[in-house]
Amino acid sequence: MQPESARRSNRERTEATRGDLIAAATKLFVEKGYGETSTPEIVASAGVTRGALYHHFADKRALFHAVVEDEAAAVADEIEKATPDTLGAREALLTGGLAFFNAMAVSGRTRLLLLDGPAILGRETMDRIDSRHGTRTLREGIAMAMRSGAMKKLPLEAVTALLSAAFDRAALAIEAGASARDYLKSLEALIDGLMEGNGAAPAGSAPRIRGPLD
Amino acid sequence: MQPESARRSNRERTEATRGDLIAAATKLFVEKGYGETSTPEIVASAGVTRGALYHHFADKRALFHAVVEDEAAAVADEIEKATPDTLGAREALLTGGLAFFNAMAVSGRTRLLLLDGPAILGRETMDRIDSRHGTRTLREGIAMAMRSGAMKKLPLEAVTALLSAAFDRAALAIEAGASARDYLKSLEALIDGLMEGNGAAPAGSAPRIRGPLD
DNA sequence: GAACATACATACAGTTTGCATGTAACTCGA
DNA sequence: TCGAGTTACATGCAAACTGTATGTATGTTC
Repeated sequence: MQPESARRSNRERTEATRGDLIAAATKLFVEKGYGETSTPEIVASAGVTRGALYHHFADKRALFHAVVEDEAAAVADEIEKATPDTLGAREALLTGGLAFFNAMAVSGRTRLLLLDGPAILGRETMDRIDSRHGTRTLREGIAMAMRSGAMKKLPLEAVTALLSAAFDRAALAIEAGASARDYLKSLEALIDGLMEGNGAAPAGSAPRIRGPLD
Repeated sequence: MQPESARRSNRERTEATRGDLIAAATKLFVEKGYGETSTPEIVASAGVTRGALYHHFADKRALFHAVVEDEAAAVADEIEKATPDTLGAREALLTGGLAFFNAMAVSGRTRLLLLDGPAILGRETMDRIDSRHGTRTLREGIAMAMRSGAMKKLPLEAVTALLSAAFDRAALAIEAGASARDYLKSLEALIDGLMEGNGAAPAGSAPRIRGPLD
């Protein structure tokens, strides 16, 4: 009989090591932030050496990039799972927003994705990552709403970015202790304002979205 | 006769050194970002030694904090100067927004105030800084609009934060090369949507704001 | 003008990053 | 199946950086 660790194909080794590295890095980046996390710490937590890290990733930033990519995908997944296709544009936006808050409530994710991410990787890189994941659904929803005439016709990229930014800031504020209800209500108003023919709808007249925050 | 450099009161020395340090740091932080700027570089550019830096500031972050504070104040000043008191709420918001974009167009300011700032100092600290400067005017404008009945009544802090975030993201996008007109138009729509009784106003019916972007 | 505080400069210790070098394990064609 | 070549690491090293401790000159105060 051979020890478990021996006799592994290169593919398996790479996959396992990369996975360990990313998992350890994710935990530490989320807990302490990018700047306060050192590569010796990461590799110690992953049970490998810095040689392995620099073999698989060009530098610390590349590892961070991989972590952000994964977390962004995870958040997008959670949102998609929580947002049934049967909803109208407005409801999809709000339900998705709530799912976004829940996904971001995993402690430290806001720091990773909304603070360190843009600072370390740059806004453009973050936009590219987001547009493959989280923002994609958002943009599609907005596009659909505009085509169907439910929403005012505006520059798609700009509106998507602006709403995305608003949701991001809300997530940050909520984690910092602000009233989730206040932010939800304001986001609702922001979105309603973009809807065609919303007139002066009384604040309470819009169908409420039910969620864990109620 | 004595050389210019001698015979200076402590107050003068401190003021001069702190000023040189902040000026040099501002230039470098704006050009290369916080992480890529080293303290040896800063002090070399300021013509002092690291001893002076660590005498006046607790650490690199404290210096960064001072720089951010100053730049935020400068931006707020430019906005205030460009926004006459005679404007109505909606126009004040849009004119101020345009002034904000112009102030942020100073290359690298977006990085300093919108990327590195939140990452290094945290959102809460940035919020405190902003609320003393840039956001203050914004919040007051919104509050006035709400009180006068021009704008829907919503949680003030939340709406302020959300709109502020939207403006921030727009500044970032514009610097990255996006169409300023698209973002302006979308922001206009976002704001109009918050106004009471805006109904289904045709896209072009709102008074245009004239600015350097036209 | 002596005691004290302030404003620095210099020296040092501990970390951290990225790379270069060494070695064991895997892959693959003959 | 076996050796050449590649991949996956571990280890060692050099440079840079941060923060602090220590030393010194210059103002300040009584």
